[in-house]
Amino acid sequence: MTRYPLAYSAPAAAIPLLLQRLQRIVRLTEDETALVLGLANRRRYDAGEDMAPDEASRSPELIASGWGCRQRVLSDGRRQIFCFTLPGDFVGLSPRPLFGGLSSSTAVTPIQTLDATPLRDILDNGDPRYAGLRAACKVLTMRKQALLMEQVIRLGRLTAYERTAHLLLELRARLSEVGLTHGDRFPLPLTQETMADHLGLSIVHVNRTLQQLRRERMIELKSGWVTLLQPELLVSLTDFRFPALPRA
Amino acid sequence: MTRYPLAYSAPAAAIPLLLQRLQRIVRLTEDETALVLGLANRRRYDAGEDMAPDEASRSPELIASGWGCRQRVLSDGRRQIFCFTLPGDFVGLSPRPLFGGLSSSTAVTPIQTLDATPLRDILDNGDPRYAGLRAACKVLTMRKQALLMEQVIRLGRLTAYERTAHLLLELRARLSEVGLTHGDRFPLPLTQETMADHLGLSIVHVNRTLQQLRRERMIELKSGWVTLLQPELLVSLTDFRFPALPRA
DNA sequence: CGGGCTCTTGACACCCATCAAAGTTTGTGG
DNA sequence: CCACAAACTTTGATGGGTGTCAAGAGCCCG
Repeated sequence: MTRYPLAYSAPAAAIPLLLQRLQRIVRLTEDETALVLGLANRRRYDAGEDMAPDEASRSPELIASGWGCRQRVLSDGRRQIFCFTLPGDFVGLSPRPLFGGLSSSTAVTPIQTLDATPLRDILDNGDPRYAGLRAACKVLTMRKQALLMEQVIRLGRLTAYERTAHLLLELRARLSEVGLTHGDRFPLPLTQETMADHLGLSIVHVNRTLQQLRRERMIELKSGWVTLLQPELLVSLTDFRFPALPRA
Repeated sequence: MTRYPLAYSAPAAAIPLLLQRLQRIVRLTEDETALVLGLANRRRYDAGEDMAPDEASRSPELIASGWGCRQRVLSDGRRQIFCFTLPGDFVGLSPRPLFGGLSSSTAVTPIQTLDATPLRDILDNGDPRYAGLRAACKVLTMRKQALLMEQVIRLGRLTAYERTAHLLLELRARLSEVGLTHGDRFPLPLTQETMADHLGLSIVHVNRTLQQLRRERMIELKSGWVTLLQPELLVSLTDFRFPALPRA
């Protein structure tokens, strides 16, 4: 088993960071803040473990630490990863039993989750005390869809080089929202195989592409961390447009 | 200007067909049926016309006839089509000003729309009289997201041949829901360039792929109509899984 | 110290893009 | 109704980006 950097294996600091992101979308009341801070631990997942044991009746979860992904495995073994799930993201919050079976969630690194049932209750009943929190959760859900559209852009119209850079830019932006970046440096706990299955490429070609990015001094890559050396250049090269969260 | 078959240029029959689809998701009350039947015409779009003149303040619309698409054009001219918008689909129903500017809607054929403002009102206020209709609209919105995931599968892990077949299967399934198919035959008012921009391929390669599908007696293609000759075979070849609407 | 993963490298093949041009259909105007 | 123009489709030739196969190197962990 690989050892993972502290930055994404320490759940302690996770909740305040999520709160900070929610606060930036909508000013939260004391009640709302208290509710988020009161979310209980739910369970841990090992790297590679499937995250939806009982699809239908499962409770929604909030990632406190670790990375996951949503994916589908085709009948012949080909795998496509739709999106990565980062700390502060929800899993199973929107009622997905409708189109279930079309995708599954898996832990990429060890994951610690919180029980997000209170948040789903807020979404279901229209309790006016939590209107702000409800709105913020809806925004996060819509943003997830916007990110899926970015994924379509990557796969449909970008080259391997552009795809890879585009993904790194997205990860930087998302991790930055929850305070998990250090400037242009952030953890990247993905094997090249995992990246390949997200980017629609082969392992070998991901390897060569990363090497090219390093050779051209676009990135630095070392033991699970990556540094973007010329992020602005990559932004314009890949026509990167990030669906940033709206400010309150 | 291309001439388009009656099947998608005659708005008259559109609303009952949409109703039928909604009824299959949720049993609608008399009030709800009346509201849908009472939707007023909004406007026509010419083929190629942009459908979001005033992004922020625009009212939601329901496609009564014609095909559209949601797309993004990259700064260097590359175009990616996210999804096609068929009769019975909504445009601008979910409040998208948040992440606006990241995609735009365009008419692929001439389009006639209805004003869907009453439906948005239902989504916004929680009027219990329209609970069923509200639920049905939400299901349609979630299905749109599921279809986007199918698009990721196409682009990420299918070959050109599989992609093309996969798209045709999806179109058949969606058109069938609103009664616009005749068995395995349905209108396909897309140029090969449009298909290419959806499938992430070049025009030339779409052409060759369609020819291969014809040569192998998988499809028949003539003047804007396509027939799937061996749909079940294509389903298994492409591992096609359609996010069918749940039955009431 | 030895066994797995993961990363790296090279050789080779193939899918698909690009370029160019001819053929066909569709729409328009005389 | 015919003739022309524009858009779309088709075809061939060629090149490049990416996949596949195979083997070695590095790293982590028991």
